[in-house]
Amino acid sequence: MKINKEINCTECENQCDIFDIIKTQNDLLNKVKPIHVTFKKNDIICKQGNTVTHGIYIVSGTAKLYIEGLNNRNIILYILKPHNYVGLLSFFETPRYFYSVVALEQCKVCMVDVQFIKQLYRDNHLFLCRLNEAFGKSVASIMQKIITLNQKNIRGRFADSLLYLSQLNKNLSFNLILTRKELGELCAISEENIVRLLAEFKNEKIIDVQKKQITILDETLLRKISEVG
Amino acid sequence: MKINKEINCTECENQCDIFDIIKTQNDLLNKVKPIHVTFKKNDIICKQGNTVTHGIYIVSGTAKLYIEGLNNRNIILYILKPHNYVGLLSFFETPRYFYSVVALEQCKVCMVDVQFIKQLYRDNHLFLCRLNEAFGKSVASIMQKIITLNQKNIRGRFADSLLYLSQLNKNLSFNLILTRKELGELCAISEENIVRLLAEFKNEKIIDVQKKQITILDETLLRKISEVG
DNA sequence: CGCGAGCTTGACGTTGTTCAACTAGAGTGG
DNA sequence: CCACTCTAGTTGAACAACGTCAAGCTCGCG
Repeated sequence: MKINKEINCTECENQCDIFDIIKTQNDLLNKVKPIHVTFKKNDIICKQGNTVTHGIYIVSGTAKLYIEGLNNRNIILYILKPHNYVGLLSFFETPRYFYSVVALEQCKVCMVDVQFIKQLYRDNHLFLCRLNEAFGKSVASIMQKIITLNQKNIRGRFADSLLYLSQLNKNLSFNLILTRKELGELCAISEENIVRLLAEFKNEKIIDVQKKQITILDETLLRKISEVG
Repeated sequence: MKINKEINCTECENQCDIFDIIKTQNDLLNKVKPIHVTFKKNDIICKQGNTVTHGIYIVSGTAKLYIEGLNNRNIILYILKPHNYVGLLSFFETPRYFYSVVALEQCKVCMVDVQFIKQLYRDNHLFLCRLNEAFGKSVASIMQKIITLNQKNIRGRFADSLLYLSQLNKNLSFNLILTRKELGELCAISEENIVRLLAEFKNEKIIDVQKKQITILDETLLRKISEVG
């Protein structure tokens, strides 16, 4: 369920780093040919194992990036919001995605042919620097994730994810787009225990939960729980 | 406990990718100024949190690359052998190491000033490609590690590590440089359970264990255990 | 109105960690 | 040459943490 549309970068509602770099060069501007594609909730934006054909940039909406594990159990690595690159980790010579991305709500993404991206990072130092910077951050956060998932107990992991979501929404109160099951996949906890933890933290007045609306009441305590693990 | 020595690439016993790239350009060859440094067993080659000052390449010996977790519990991500870059994951604008590297046996490494490396990837497309390729592989293997550590039981994780070590040594029989504790850090298992698993697998005739010498007797079964998780 | 997905709760069992005690071997100094 | 100590390895028992199973609930949507 997609709607494709060719677009002109100069008219784009959400101009990205790439435009920022190529805007002064007419030859590049003419070569980009980006496409805007709209995905509905639960649509697959890219699938683990498929070849990387485009650089993908989130223009609007929210998506989950996850790796498919054993027995249909997934691990969500990040929630993607506008200004995030999807293809980032796979730009570099790895021909296939090693993760999947699925829309959590209606998403508009911008797709640029990977050959163009490659030419850009071949020729353009600034682009390369930006990409590398983002890449480095990604890897650092994955490393952190390994520690978190492995060495913290469920309360610590759960606290981590709440803080992550709060930071993502830039607000202590936020609407949880994820289902309980998906929230579980974000912190590697079973769905049932997520439910129990939500109730537990609510009881302890650390958070408030009204259906999908979550409010962090005691951020300090939450950080402490996350650290102690 | 280090011995530093300036070296000339053309005389190096273990010429690396970088030399491969710069050997035809005299201006670069004159600018490299690599240093060979020898580390003894248990010496710290680089420390999590320190700023990245050099590109580091393993010339001889073996080292462990690990992230320092909570309560002094570490997770070993890779065992490094000659031809591996140490600094790889931190080249890209991340100013600090987010992992540590420690020698498992006497190690000789080649250190090149990070400014030279940066200049090289700024100017040299081939170098960039090689680096990115290696980078991509690293990330893919870390992703795999997340799945493994999170979704496999200890028998599966243990089998994984045995296969990894066998592949690393290019032999079904190999001398385990790691202590039981370190082997535990490689697959996120407690030292005690490592001991039990070694005995268990030996009993089941999957492997043979003589002190530090480990021999895989039934590779097929080991792979099955690793897959089933 | 009924169905199904998402959510909730309690009981139960497994897995793997932790603790404590013990052994073997290597290195040290009197 | 023998006590010593220190590290690495080993073993058993107890326990805690989580996941799993089963059952029931709720709410939105066709």
